[in-house]
Amino acid sequence: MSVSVINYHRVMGRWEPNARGRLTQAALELYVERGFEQTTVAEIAKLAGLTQRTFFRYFSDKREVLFWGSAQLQELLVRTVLNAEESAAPIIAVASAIEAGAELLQERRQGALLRHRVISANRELQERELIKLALLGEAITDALRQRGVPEIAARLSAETGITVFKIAFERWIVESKPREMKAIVDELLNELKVVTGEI
Amino acid sequence: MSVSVINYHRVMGRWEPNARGRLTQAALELYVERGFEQTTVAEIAKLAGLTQRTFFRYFSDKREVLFWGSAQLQELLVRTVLNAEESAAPIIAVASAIEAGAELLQERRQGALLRHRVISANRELQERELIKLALLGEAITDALRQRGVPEIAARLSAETGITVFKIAFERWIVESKPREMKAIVDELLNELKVVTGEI
DNA sequence: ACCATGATGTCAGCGACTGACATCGCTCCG
DNA sequence: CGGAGCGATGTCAGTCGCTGACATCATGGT
Repeated sequence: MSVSVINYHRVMGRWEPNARGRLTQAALELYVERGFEQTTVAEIAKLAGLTQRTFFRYFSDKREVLFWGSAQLQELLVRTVLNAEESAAPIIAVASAIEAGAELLQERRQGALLRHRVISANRELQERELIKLALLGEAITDALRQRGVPEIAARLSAETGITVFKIAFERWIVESKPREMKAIVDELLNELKVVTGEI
Repeated sequence: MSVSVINYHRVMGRWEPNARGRLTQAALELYVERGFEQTTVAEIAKLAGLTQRTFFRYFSDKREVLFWGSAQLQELLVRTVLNAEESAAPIIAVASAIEAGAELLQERRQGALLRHRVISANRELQERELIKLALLGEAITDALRQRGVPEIAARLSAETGITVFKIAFERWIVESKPREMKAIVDELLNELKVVTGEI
């Protein structure tokens, strides 16, 4: 039984700072310890020194607390696509974005691991993860369109990129002695070229 | 205001046949008329001449009633992959499966259209759709492995195929004068080859 | 000191979902 | 033919996610 990093509920007044951060950390702790389903929102809020009602003011639902970072990831990928060399083919722009995302996750391996463990133990959370990835795909499609890429190519490049990102992440998490995630991405891209070459 | 095709609740005894079918039809009707969120499970059950409790005996949750057919689709795609020519490259086996799936949907355009309209109006339903597609991808990956395809190629081929299937379906639904869905699939596969050729 | 404002708390309520137990109709066995 | 067994359905009570309405508390400016 791990000792809680936070223990605010005894000492905190109503206006302690960083309510969102406390809620996030409390939720992650409880989800890891007991699992997502076995944790109630009231418990999370109590551990963070707040009430259930306040939890729902910060997060639209019980799952969303685990996905707050995805906006940042999306912002990074979109920016990287937009900043790619003008001459770069769509799939190349997307590849560079994926690699940038891989680096971001690499810096937070510990958190990413915990988060992934929680998510992969629960179906509802997997659903949420998938829709976040789908939204990421739409955002990248938009970015490619802004680069003048035609609709179909944009959509296919973006969605294919998301697929590679997802598979790379899973393999990276699972590897006992982890390579750089970028290496995995490159391996997958090469294999993708081979596979689709058969069409 | 459309007239309900079903109106069992006045006349039906406890053991009328096809409870699952009645629930499915009642749910689709109400979801179309009022939207998913504005429909309660109790209302669905009542329209089908049953109780809420019975609804949850047939469907694990309120969303699942719209996804009962996905098992059949999955069965078809997996079978098609397994039956593909032994010499066919993985992506080719997957392509033939997608085209078989396209034909299946084609036969049910009306229902598919209704269903898609309901799903695209609601985020929770989109989440469920995405996880069903992900499971479909896993099933196809398995089928490819059984054909002796190495892990990475199997996964990439399957997931890429799912992407193509998803995009093809969306375009097919949206087109005012619909082509054969197979034609759309072929167009996307060609474009995919071009796009990934740049890697 | 006072007041506007934003963050938080309190309370009541709906609806999804579940477990436990009762009831109904059918089938089959004696 | 009657009752036992059984599967499908109903009933009831309860938990939890989530929301709207309103009260309350600190803080900054006047």
